[in-house]
Amino acid sequence: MTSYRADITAVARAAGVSPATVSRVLNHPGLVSAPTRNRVEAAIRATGYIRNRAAQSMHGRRSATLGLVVPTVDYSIFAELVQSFNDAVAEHEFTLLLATHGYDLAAEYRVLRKLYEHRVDGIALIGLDHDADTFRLIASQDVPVVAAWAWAAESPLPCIGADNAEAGRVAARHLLDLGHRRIALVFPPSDKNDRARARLDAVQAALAAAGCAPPARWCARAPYDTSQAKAVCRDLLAGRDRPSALICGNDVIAQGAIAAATAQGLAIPGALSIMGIGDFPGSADTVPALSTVAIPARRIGARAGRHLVECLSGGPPAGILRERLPVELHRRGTTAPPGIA
Amino acid sequence: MTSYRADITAVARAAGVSPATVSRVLNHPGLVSAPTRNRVEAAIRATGYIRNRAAQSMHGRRSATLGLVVPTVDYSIFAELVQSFNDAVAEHEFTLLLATHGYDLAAEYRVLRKLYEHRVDGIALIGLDHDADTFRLIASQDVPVVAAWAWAAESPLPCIGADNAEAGRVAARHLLDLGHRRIALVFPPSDKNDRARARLDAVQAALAAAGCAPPARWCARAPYDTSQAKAVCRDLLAGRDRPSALICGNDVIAQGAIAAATAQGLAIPGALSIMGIGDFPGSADTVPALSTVAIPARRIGARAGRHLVECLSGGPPAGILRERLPVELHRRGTTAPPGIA
DNA sequence: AATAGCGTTGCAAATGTTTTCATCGCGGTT
DNA sequence: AACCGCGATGAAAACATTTGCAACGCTATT
Repeated sequence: MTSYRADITAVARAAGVSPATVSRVLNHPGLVSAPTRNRVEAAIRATGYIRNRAAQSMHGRRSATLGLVVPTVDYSIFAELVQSFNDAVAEHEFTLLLATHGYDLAAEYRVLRKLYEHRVDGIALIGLDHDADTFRLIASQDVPVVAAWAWAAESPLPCIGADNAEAGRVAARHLLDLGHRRIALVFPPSDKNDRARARLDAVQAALAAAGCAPPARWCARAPYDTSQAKAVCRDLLAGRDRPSALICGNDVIAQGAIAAATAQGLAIPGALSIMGIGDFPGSADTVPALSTVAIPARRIGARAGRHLVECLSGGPPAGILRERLPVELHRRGTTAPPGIA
Repeated sequence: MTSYRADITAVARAAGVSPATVSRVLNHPGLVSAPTRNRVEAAIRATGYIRNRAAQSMHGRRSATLGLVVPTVDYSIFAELVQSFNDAVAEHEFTLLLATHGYDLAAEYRVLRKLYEHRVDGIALIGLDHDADTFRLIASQDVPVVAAWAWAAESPLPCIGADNAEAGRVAARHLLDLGHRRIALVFPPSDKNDRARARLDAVQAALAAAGCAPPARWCARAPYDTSQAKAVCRDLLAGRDRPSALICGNDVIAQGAIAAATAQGLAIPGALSIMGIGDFPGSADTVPALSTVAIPARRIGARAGRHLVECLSGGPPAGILRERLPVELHRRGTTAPPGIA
């Protein structure tokens, strides 16, 4: 009842044993006889003892935390990944140390340092673009790390994710196959976002190969924010020289595009086809349902979590892991052949 | 370059000072003279030293972590709260220890214990319903805590949030004011979710007071999942005896309702009005835009973070804080007077 | 000239736990 | 009867850091 916080020696005193025995009950219960174990467990309950992971981790023991660094948890972009990563590692008694950097790679370095200060046992971060400082820090630390979300054949870090270039190609191909030639692009600033850059480059390459590279005025920039994307798309769709289809950097932008088109009285997909990338939760169930290229966020998160857990249980990090999870085209209600309005 | 991890004594050796001085440079730079400070800082960089928060926190010093316990980070329900909470505390050098329990209050107790094992400096959790064990644990720990999201006049824990009953009343009132009398409800199971329960009870009370308590077949249960909600709503709207309006437990369910109604060819809001609660990101920009009662998630998260930070800087916890943030009706495109189809 | 006071630094104790090593008692072997 | 091995437990060192206390070399005061 007192506000004094019991430590291991208090428990030991209460149970009439040594602190070592209490420690053993907690960590190697097999080493201590049943009667004393019961006595100790009773003492733990009676004193309200809660073990101190900080003191534990001072012995080179695990801190039982894993760091997860994402650009943002806003919107549902990374929500599924965070959740599935968490579920995967929580099973193994790990707790998540979560940090965000808002797409600022210098901030990413700082939060990463903080995670190392807390002696996380492993680290997952998003994507392959990072500061040189960040790479150096990771290399110096000897803590398992995995870059989730994106995949690249020559990634310097172990990576588990989708091939964003392919996602872009699939999106472009879909619209081209439907017969579109007047295709506009709405993507986020991609200088520090390898995922967006890979998608955009691939889309442009595919369109150029098909002989319909979009003019500059059809290459718009919008952040990952539905309302702002809506405003950008309104401008894009305002003129009379209008594209017949839009490829959006992700589903959040695509929702903004749908809103803008509807507000302008453009029928979807009759007068305008819209293509997202990501397949975020809800995208299948909006009206009209969004055509998109699915990035398997849940599988990526779960797989990344599992990978770290494996590394930490002496799993085989033979060579650096690079795992590509497939993207998948979902034809839904926002795409159709052009000009059937 | 070696994989040896420098500790404070290595830095001290490199700088030609004692470990105590290094510690002082890090924690009380004012106490050490400029020349030695520079020498030490150079040594820190040279050795790649990263301080060890675990060892630090053993001295009763802060762990610089705050625990945040949410039901889930899936969907965008709590995403804004997590993000704004994080932003608020990151400014003060705190890192987030995130745990989820999937609306299982026994699991909540377990993750809370884990957070205490890590010696978090403060804890935020969602809502006011918790196991008796959880309340006991919190009371015994002498760590500042705040219940975010929901507000209640007699909350045993400090709370910062919205009055969910009022949110329910506002939603019901809006539809009643529009002239609806045939109103159906789609809510999640509310036995362990005080927010949903408060909303549902208030809605039912308001409808009963207006003489149009919904029959049991119009009180549907759906989890917070658009697809599943869609299925539930399809059944609800299938019969010929159809409500003229729907109140949904939150916006995720409402999106499912919109999808179900559209799939059945019901015009919104002509043939069916739909009301959400929450105002999640994107709700304003779907088509049609969702009428909803906004819960100020960002403000709640930021305020909760700020409150903990204040408690930890000797702020004034004079009496237990109970702060109510206002809900707000957003009339948008999914509600209209009945029967104008 | 002796000393008081001050700023800077080092020493060593303390923090809570794990783990190695040693001890102890006990049943079974030779 | 002496001994060996074994299971269970305790004593103490180790982990990386912080901090109270003491000591040191100065300057300024009496």
